Amino acid sequence: MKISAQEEYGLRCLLRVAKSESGAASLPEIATAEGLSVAYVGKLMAVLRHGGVLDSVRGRSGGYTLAKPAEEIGLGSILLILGEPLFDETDYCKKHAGTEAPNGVCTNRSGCTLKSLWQTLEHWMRKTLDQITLADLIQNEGQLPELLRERLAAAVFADEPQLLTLNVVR
Amino acid sequence: MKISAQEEYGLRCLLRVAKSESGAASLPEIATAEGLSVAYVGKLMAVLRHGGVLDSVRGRSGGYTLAKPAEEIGLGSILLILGEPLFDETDYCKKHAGTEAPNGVCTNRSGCTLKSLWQTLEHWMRKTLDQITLADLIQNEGQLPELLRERLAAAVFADEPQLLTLNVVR
DNA sequence: TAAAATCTTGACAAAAAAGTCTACATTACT
DNA sequence: AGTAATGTAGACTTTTTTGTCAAGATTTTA
Repeated sequence: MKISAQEEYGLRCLLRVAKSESGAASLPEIATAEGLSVAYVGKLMAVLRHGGVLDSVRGRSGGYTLAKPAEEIGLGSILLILGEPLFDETDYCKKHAGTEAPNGVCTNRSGCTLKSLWQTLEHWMRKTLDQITLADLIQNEGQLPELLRERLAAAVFADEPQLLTLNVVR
Repeated sequence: MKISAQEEYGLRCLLRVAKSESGAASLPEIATAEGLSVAYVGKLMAVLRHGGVLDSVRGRSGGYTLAKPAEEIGLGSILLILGEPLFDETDYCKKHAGTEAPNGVCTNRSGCTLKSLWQTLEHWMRKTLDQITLADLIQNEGQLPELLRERLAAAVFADEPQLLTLNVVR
């Protein structure tokens, strides 16, 4: 459940591009700033570009720019480009069926317990992360914990506000 | 940010032990039920035993039992035994310092932005997960999404209830 | 005591992730 | 046109994670 190297460094490099004021950010520029090799940053940028969050320009004064305004790039979607979600519907049941599910239908009790656990956890986390944008990361550096908490609260109560009164009663 | 094999399978095997009604659960028993090799389950159980959530008995009618009642074993702590947290204070700044922190003090702006992001995310997630026990996983199988959401809401509002009114106003 | 069933441990093998290297394509500047 | 600075792509190497194997220790049962 830890954050992969690609997620950590990819996000950092993307932040560098977002912060870059003088036009496009170049590979050597980003690599130096983050203390990574140029080759590795090149690989990370390729992932982000294919994911659609970055545009690139080749040639002498080339480099990378954001494909959309920083205000429109949510953290959740960035992390999905760079790595895998907590729970991946597509191959979960195939990989973890166990012997209680011989008929193809997922009858594995403990398996499906965990499936719905991961699924729910993934849902709240992604929802919360997507409400924090690259712009937030740059502007609200100091208040990030408070911001995250606020967005988390908003996400939890967004769907069914009646939970609110339920919570007040306690 | 995905769940590691050790976390997934370790938790499953632990659930098997918790569900086992006829005394201790044996390696072959668990391995068969989960569709894993006996050797691999043996390794996973060793991790859980060293982590203090399992007791083992050797010999002919041996096997594994929970070291504590299932009601007292929180998911967050189990997952910390089986894998790494989202954010690990100890080596984070050392690994990700970049070139803006040459003096040892962490002056890396984007680095520390992410640090507080991961730290906060880890905080809520762990807090929420620790309020769900092995017993919950067994008893409340069907209502797990609702349960998780409820516990998440409780965790978010536990420290500072004034956020509640703030949210009502919206 | 012997045999069978179990857990324990550390070395090993296989697979996946992280990171590097090389050759090349594109653009700007002179 | 030539050169230097940039991004691109795929093969490769290294490291970490996953999973297996083999030898041994413990307990029960006959």
